[in-house]
Amino acid sequence: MQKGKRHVSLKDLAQELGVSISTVSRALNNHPDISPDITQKVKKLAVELNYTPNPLAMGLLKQATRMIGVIVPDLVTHFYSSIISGIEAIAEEKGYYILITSSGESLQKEIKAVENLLKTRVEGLIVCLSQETKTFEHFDKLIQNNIPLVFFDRVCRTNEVSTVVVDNVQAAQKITKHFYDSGSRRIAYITGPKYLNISQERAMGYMAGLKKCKLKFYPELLEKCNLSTKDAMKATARLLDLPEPPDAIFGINDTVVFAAMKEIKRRGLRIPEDVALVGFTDDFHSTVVDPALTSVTHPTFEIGKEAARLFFKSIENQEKETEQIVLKTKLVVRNSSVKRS
Amino acid sequence: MQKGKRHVSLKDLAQELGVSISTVSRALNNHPDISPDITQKVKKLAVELNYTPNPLAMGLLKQATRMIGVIVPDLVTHFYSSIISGIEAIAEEKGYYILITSSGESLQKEIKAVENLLKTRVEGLIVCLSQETKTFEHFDKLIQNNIPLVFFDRVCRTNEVSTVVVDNVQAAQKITKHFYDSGSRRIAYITGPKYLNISQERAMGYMAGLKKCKLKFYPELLEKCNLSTKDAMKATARLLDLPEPPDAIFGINDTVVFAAMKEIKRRGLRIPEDVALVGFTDDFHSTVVDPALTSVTHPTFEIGKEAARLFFKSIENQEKETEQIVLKTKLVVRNSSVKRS
DNA sequence: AAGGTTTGCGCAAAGGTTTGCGCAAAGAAA
DNA sequence: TTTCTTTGCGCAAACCTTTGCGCAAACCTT
Repeated sequence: MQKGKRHVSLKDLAQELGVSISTVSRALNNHPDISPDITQKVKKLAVELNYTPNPLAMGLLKQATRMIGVIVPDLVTHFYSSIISGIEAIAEEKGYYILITSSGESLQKEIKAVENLLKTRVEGLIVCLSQETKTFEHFDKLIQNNIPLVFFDRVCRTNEVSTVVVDNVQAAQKITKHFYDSGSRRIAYITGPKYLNISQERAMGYMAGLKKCKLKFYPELLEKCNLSTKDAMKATARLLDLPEPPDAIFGINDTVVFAAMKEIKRRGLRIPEDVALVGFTDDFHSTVVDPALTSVTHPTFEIGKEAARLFFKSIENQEKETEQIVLKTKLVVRNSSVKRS
Repeated sequence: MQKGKRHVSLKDLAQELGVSISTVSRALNNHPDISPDITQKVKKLAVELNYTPNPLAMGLLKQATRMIGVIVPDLVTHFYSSIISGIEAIAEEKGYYILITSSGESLQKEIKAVENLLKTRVEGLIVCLSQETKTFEHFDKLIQNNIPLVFFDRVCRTNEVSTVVVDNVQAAQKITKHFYDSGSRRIAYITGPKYLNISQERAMGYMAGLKKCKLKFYPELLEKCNLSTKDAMKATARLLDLPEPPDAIFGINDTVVFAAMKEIKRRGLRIPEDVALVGFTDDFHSTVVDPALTSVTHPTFEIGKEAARLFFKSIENQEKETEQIVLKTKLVVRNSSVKRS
């Protein structure tokens, strides 16, 4: 072994033991052709010299890098970072590494991210679409070449690609019914970009919930925004400026709901007495605000874990079989939604 | 090119053009030995066939993987995820990829993370220590082998390793003085594990601030907790149970401050009239709570960027020179700290 | 025309690991 | 003793890219 060399190679072990490189390799891999005596000596020396195989060499030969590319709309939102935690947990169990890239909610950046990650020879991708993503050709290369691909939360091509989502229809329906049961009668929903699966499904759940409670659907109570705090505050303002403003609002994600909360408070309105509020928000952030937010929580860690499991299923199972996993959300009632009767 | 092969190689280009592999390589790298005619043909075909060089082969040959290992105490805290964003931004500019691992605030997991990342042949590490980390031998291999290593926020070995931190002394001193100027007289500080540099430095700043305001230091007003919500609530309870409770509290990080806020509210005390509050918290989370939190914000994105810049400096500059970057924090006064006079 | 220089390529080695195949030695069977 | 089978290794090729060196052809100079 050369002085100053950072890593021990098979060659170093072979030279020290006076055997060939292939013998060392076979011994470390418990090959039956190698005697127990040589095997034991090789393994002992490998431990002493702290040998670790070079993944670059193995990846080059076997065309398998043990790396997964993960693309999320942004890195700083708790929702995504806790999903990544779940992905990482399963990847680590399988001896894989994840390469994380953020699309910054931009289609162009997402396209670039896909390209760059393929360049690194990741074995596949786990992706949540950006809010701008309406076209999906950038995933064609993966689909055509049978490169493992899994979408989570915001998904597309569900007939060709495995996905993990929550039951958005049911969640929005539950919220709407909870509002009704808690005394609200003019229920508004602030949705996101209309081509996102989650926007559509939550709108469907909202309307199903209205129907179930025998409430009429008013189009002006279904507002849209682009998932930024600023735009969400504007959407809330439009709702509160209506001749007959809503007495309950739920929003598509936590950024939107916190923005709505700010606008409601800014106007001196009381939550929930004047306007009840529910959000899709994690437990920590729901309890940090005042009043504590009634929220629908995603099992984010589970989403990440299931996405990773689907990924490994795709690797271990060369068939083009796809699977759609739908996880349940949970409505946790706190202080923001129940009006005093 | 073989059917079903996912990536085009130099060999494929060479065969199609009837030249050698080395000619293709040289043409793509604008080598003067290759004629402009051949160079143009090679480049054109490379674009047509979407050739991308195999980073595994290059990494194997040049012993440079273009990958940086990043270890953070956890992935879901906004502080870390936004620092990672800054690291990623600079890495991307340099054509590098980051491999992120979380230590889960555990020394054992941190040790494992260092090992695992070195196994992948990352070119170096950018690390924030876990709260359990009191011993640093697991970084010796990097230091001895001149493998690039940068610490941020929670740091150690500052004579041997480059670091990026904020001016913790000055920040805590500023908070203490701000409390005094805003009407508070019994100022408490909830610190973290005492061997962390940030715990020590913020305690020093707290005491320097007391001295500056001619306030006496009371040991019972310097509480300690272990950075979990539960423990922080207990620490707050101990402070509020004192015969003479504090009329102002600041905490080591946002988890601690949010927990303190919860405990204060739980007791029906008013913020800031009964107990003023200041935290080390980002802008978004400070404005989401009620009352909006006076906070010291870290320039997290900048921390990430500077850490990455130090990393690349270490790569480009083989000297064992280290550098300590100290960034300024900013005290943003909102509604949680100023008592009515 | 002969000798020297420049140009423009191809061969082969290097990095590290895995694995098919061949070979020699040892052991077993006829 | 001879032949067959098994054991336990080493050689070399494969994966992909880069780069030193050599060689042949073309061009320039004497």
